[in-house]
Amino acid sequence: MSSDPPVGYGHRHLGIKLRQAYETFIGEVFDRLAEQGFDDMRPAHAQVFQNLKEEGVRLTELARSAGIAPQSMGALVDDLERLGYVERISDPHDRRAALIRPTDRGRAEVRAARKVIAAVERQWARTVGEERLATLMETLDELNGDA
Amino acid sequence: MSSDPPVGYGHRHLGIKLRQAYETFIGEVFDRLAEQGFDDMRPAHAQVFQNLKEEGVRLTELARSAGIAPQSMGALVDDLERLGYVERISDPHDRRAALIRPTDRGRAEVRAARKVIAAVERQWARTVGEERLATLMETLDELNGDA
DNA sequence: ACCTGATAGTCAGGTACCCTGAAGAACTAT
DNA sequence: ATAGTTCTTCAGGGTACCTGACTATCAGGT
Repeated sequence: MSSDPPVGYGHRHLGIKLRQAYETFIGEVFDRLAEQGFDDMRPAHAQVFQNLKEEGVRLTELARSAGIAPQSMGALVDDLERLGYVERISDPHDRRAALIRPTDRGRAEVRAARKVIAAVERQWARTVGEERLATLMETLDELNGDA
Repeated sequence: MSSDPPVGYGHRHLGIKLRQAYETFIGEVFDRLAEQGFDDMRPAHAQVFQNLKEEGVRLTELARSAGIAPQSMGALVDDLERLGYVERISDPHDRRAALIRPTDRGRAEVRAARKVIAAVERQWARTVGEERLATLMETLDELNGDA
């Protein structure tokens, strides 16, 4: 009377495990940031801050660093500018270009995000052990070619 | 003369590492499947097969298993039906419901996918060592609460 | 038999996050 | 000057999800 076995791929493979862990991590980070008042940023916006510099960075440079099209980065910067996290100033050396710079609020978000990320990493270290988490990150670096 | 440091989050955190590894894995799997003639399926469609059974499964049940809305699962099944991977038969016990079943092509895709996933996992095991990959998967299970 | 409430699935519309193509303006090199 | 390249934006498209509203059917109680 047992039903047929799943036709499916059977076991939960590495891809699924990686994706689930990623979504849990990001979810936790953005939940905590939202609690601290940064509830208007979405994960994609983090890509803007990832390579932002105090002195200002061009849109095309941000796009190249993040590995997305300049048009996509432009939309993210539009959002963050509207939300008051970054500002555009025109590049004095190139009138085609604008430099993207963080505002005070942007700098505050980055400080908060750094703390939150570190806190979630510490929480995970408590869950699986500090050594295992370190090994996890090293292994991922190797697989990602960032060794 | 050094430029200002990045305002950004600084180091590449665990979330980024997990996402990169996930995308590399899925990319590799779907590249190989495409080489074997399964070039018309996208990653999202795999969610349909994940919990499919030979005897047929209801749309709502597939959606619940995959953790997505029934409407979203419906669209994925529409695609796979049009592409000849699954068929809908009406449930003899409930005229509201249809049962989703794999076709021969669907079963062939699942067999191919299982082999491809195993092959990519073996390739990654060679890269970082069998033990480290096993540890990686165990650690991810623990973090995901699948321990 | 009737009504009520729950369930299965679909239709319509919307959001997030990416893409390509095309175009205007400004820079660079000949 | 002209030609080619670069910076950015506009317009449009695709994937992968969502919620709300609707129809048809089922299951239970009166």
